[in-house]
Amino acid sequence: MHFLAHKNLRITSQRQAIVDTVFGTDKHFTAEQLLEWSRQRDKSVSRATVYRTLPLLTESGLVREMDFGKDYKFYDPNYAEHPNHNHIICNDCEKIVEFESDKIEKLETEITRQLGFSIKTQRLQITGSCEELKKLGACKKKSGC
Amino acid sequence: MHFLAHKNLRITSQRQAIVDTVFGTDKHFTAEQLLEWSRQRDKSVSRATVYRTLPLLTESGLVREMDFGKDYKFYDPNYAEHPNHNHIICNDCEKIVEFESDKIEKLETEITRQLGFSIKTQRLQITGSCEELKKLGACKKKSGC
DNA sequence: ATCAATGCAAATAATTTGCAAAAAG
DNA sequence: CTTTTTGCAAATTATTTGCATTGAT
Repeated sequence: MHFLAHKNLRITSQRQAIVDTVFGTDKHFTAEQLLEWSRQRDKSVSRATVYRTLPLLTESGLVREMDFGKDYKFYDPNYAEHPNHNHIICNDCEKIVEFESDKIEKLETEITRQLGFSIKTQRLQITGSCEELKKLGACKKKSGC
Repeated sequence: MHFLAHKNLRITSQRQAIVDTVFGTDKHFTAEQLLEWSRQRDKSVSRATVYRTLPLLTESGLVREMDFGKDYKFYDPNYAEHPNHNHIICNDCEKIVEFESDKIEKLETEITRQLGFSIKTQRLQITGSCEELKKLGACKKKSGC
């Protein structure tokens, strides 16, 4: 069943274009990028609708909102399949690498329980230098994701 | 030596009030709270000076900027002594508990190296339910920090 | 005296919102 | 037809910035 129908929401062409865009990429994206990409599918998508649709996706757990300290947010379409994955971000080129670790997960769960909490979500972000930055002192390309 | 002098910056009364405030608390705070508290020491502190001083403190590693997904940032004055500590935040009352884990740190370093990076900073945030929320289904007090 | 630092108020920029028009069901 | 959703443009809000003045050295 369509996740919009599941929430008793109408399947409009704009929402469909946005959802298709999200499911059609494995890159992290910003609201602005999502607008641009969605408009390639449907010119009528507006910025407001993108901003109104994004919370629907995050509430449903299909997309994860992420904050890397920039003044805009990033969204991770790879969340539903890997809800506990972590991120390493290069300080210079901003390349993002994902990884998962059962060992870290277990430690998190254990420590959280010891402190009287039960765990709902976790986010681990590591920043550092990618190989290029380490070797050359700077990265050539400023990649997004 | 005063950390401001170390950066060849002038020690003004406003900066002094802000720095004293930061070193006088162990609570997480927002820019707005820092303004309010600093003004209790020196009425002449302005919002602009708070916003201009905060980066000086974070650059020096005395304070850590944190993002808990709100639309304003939090700052952690407890950073210099515990640069790798992590946070658990209650989903309801927003109570924040800090913890450290050598084991997690080691795993992070190892995995990061395997991926070709060298680690600079890490931040681990866990959200979940505190004991009160688990038992009562809701927390009485909405605490900040 | 010199130049950095201040407060104020205006600017910025991502995100949100009110509303009349358009589209889904 | 009724109700939701849309685009637009205006509003919001944390943070930043220009500038004339003040204060540290």
